[in-house]
Amino acid sequence: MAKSNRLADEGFARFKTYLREQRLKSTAQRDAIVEIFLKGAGHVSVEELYGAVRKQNPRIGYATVYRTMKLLTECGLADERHFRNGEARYEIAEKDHHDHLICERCGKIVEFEEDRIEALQEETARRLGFELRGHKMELYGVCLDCRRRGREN
Amino acid sequence: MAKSNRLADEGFARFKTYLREQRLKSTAQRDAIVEIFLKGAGHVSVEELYGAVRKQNPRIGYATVYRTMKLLTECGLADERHFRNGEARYEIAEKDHHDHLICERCGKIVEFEEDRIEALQEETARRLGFELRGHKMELYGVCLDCRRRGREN
DNA sequence: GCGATATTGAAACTCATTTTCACTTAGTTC
DNA sequence: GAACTAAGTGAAAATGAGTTTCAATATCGC
Ligand SMILES: [Mn+2]
Ligand SMILES: [Mn+2]
Ligand SMILES: [Zn+2]
Ligand SMILES: [Zn+2]
Repeated sequence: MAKSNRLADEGFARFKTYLREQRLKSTAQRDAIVEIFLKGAGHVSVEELYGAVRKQNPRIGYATVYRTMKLLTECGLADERHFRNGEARYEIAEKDHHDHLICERCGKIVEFEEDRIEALQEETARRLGFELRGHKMELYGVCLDCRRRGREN
Repeated sequence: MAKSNRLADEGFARFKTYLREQRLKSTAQRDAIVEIFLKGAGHVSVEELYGAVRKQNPRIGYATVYRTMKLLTECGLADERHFRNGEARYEIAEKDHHDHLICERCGKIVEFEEDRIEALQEETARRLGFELRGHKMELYGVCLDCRRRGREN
């Protein structure tokens, strides 16, 4: 009986609507996965999601989690990201566009928006004759906590 | 009997030196792969490299190409990149740092340097308490040729 | 040349993700 | 509410990039 929050509820409703529109079926599995995803902290991997979902319903299969996250991505509720490690990570697609700063030591992910960079990316693409459609920008470094921790050792 | 160029020759010599230093062996396979890589156009995949190498020596195995590219990367002669499609692509690591602008239609890859963006990335990381170690930035769009071609159709 | 050590190619294996398929369900129709 | 049917499910097999294993082969220092 997780406490419900407005964003998760809205997302859930949107998902249900999407299913109806596409004549797809509402199932207990999909509900469980989507609910857990929407209430979670973001940047979650399929494996993590699978682990969480299994606690509620241990019979759900890996393939269903993959299929459901694909659905969520298609309907615009989730964004799929790929950082430096192969597996996909998903976040709720509510927010404005943002990029990521990732700690190479502890894996912490910090989000940021920097309009001046976005503007320069536009300018750069135009200068080279391109019509810009999207970009991928990840900054990698060491966070304050990890630098402190390093010093103490 | 490919025409030799200075950069490729220098790279080749550096590779040979590296092998000697590490007490690794010089083999015909390594020579063939490295030579073809160094003379190539850059942003090459293992598959493409393998195809080219096979024309010279059809008995070379995939694993050897992978192993050799790993060696080249370790010794600082090649840079491994990962664009939007899974497989690794390699380029000669001679040049200054640069980022990439990629056409979503034809796959063309254009390199660019933009110090103003680099500076803002530094600034952003610092503002968030990080010591910046690296970044990944790729711009995706449609190139001039493809836009023209699109109009004609 | 000898011998220790590294390298090779083929095939087996990983890891994340997708596909297949027999079976079970949800949503509709009477 | 039973019957129908298209969609969904889980398990297992398949995929694709890349790595590892291993027996056979080649290189390098003497
Ligand atoms: Mn994010
Ligand atoms: Mn490049
Ligand atoms: Zn950290
Ligand atoms: Zn193009």
